Amino acid sequence: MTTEVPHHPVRSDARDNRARILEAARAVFGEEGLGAPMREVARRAGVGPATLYRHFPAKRDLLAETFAEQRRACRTAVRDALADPDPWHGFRTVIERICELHAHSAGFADAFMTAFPEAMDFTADRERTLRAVAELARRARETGRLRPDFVVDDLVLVLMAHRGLQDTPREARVAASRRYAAYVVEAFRATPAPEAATPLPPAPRLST
Amino acid sequence: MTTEVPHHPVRSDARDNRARILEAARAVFGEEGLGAPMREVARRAGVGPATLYRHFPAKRDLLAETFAEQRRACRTAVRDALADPDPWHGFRTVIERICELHAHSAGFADAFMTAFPEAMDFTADRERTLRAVAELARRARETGRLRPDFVVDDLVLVLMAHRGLQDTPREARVAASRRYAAYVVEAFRATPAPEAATPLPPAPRLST
DNA sequence: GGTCGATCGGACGGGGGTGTCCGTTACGTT
DNA sequence: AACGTAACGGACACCCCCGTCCGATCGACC
Repeated sequence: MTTEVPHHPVRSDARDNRARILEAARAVFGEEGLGAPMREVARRAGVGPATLYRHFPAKRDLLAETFAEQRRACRTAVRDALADPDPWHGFRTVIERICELHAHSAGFADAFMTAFPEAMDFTADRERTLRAVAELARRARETGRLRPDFVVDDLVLVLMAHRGLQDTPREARVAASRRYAAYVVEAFRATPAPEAATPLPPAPRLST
Repeated sequence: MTTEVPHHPVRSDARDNRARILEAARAVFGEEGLGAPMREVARRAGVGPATLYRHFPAKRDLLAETFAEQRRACRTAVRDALADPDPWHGFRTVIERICELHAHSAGFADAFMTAFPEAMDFTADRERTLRAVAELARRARETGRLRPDFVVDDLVLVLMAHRGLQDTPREARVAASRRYAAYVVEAFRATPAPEAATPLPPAPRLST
C-alpha cells in the first residue's frame, strides 16, 4: 500500500466535499441498499454528479470506501470473539454483532454477502470471517453448547437470509434483526438429547 | 365473480399464446424475481411485447394470474395443517411447505411477503395464512412443543428473511431453503427448561 | 377459396439509471 | 489584488425498463 504524494496540495473544498460525499453515501446506501442512485448521494452531499464521479470514478469505488468502517468493525468482532475465553459466548456474540452491523446498513449487508459488482472484494473479509467462525465453532462444539451438525455454511445461510429483513418497515428493522439473531442462536444451540432429534437436511455449499 | 361471455369465440392462437405467456411468466418471475423485465417473458413465450400487454394490461395483472397456483397451494397448506391432529406437526409442516413454495418461486415469495405494486392483494392470502397459523400456534403451545414466547409476527420475520436466500446460487437454493426451514423449526421448538433460558428480545410488529 | 376482423409484432414515447464533457467558479499562491 | 489552475456542476449521451400505437398477418366462418 504505497501512499501517493499529490503533486499539488489538496484543495480545502475538495477535501470537504469528499468527506460530505462519504457521509451521504453511508446514509443513502445504508438506508436504501446498493440499488440507491448515485444522484441521491450527490443531492444529499450538496454536490453535482460530476464532482461525485471525479472523487469516485465508478459506483463500486464509492461503495468500497463507504463501508470501510463496517469492514473494520467486522474484523474487530471476529477478533474479539476469538479472544473470548468462552467459545460459545464468543460464537453467539459474533452472530449478534454481525447481524446488528447488517441491520444498520442494508448496503453493507448486500456488499458483504453477495459478490455484487465485479472486483469489489468484500469476499476477502467474508472469507476471513468464515475462517474465524470455523475455528470458533470447533471450540464451541467441544464445549457441547453448539450443536454437532453445525457447519460454517450455516452462518452464510442465516446471514444471506438476514438480508431479507431489509424490506421490513424502517422503524422495526433493528428490533427485527435482534429477534432474528436470538432465534438463530437458539437454532444453533445443542439440544439436550442429540441422538433423539431428527437430523437436519444436508447443508448446501454456499461459500466460495 | 361474474364470468363474461365473449361476443366472439376466442381464437386458437390467442388462447395458445396466453397459455405460453403464463408458462413463461412462471419460469421467469420464479427464477429472477419480480424485477424481471416483461420483455424477457415475451421473448421466452415467443410473442411480441404488445401481445403480452394485450393479454395482461399491466405487469401486476400478469403477476396476479401467474401466482394463482401458488396461492392455492398456500391455502391448501394451511387447511391441511389445521386439520392435522398433531398441532405441532401441522405447525412445522406449514412452515416447511411455505418455505418450499417460496424457494421454488422467488417472485411469489416477494409478492406474498411485500405489498409491492399497489393493489396486488396477496395481502388477503397472507392475512388468512397468519390467522390460521395463530390458531395453530395456540394449539401447539398447549401441547408444550412450541415455545411459549412465539408470536405470529415471528413467522413473518423468518419468512421475510427467507427471501434473502433468493440470491444464493440456483442449484443450491432448494437445499438452502430446506435447511433454513429446519433451523427455523428448531428455533421455534420449546426448550426443556423455559424459565432458565434467556428471554428473547421483544418482537417487532411486522404484520399489517 | 374468399372475406372479415381479431390478433400479432416491430417501432415509438416517457422515465430513470450510470458515467462524461465543458464552460464557469473559486481556492491557493505570488 | 491578480492570476493560473484544480475543482465544480449543469447538460449530455447511452442503456434498460414499462406501456402504447398502427400496419401486417392469420384464424374462423361462410
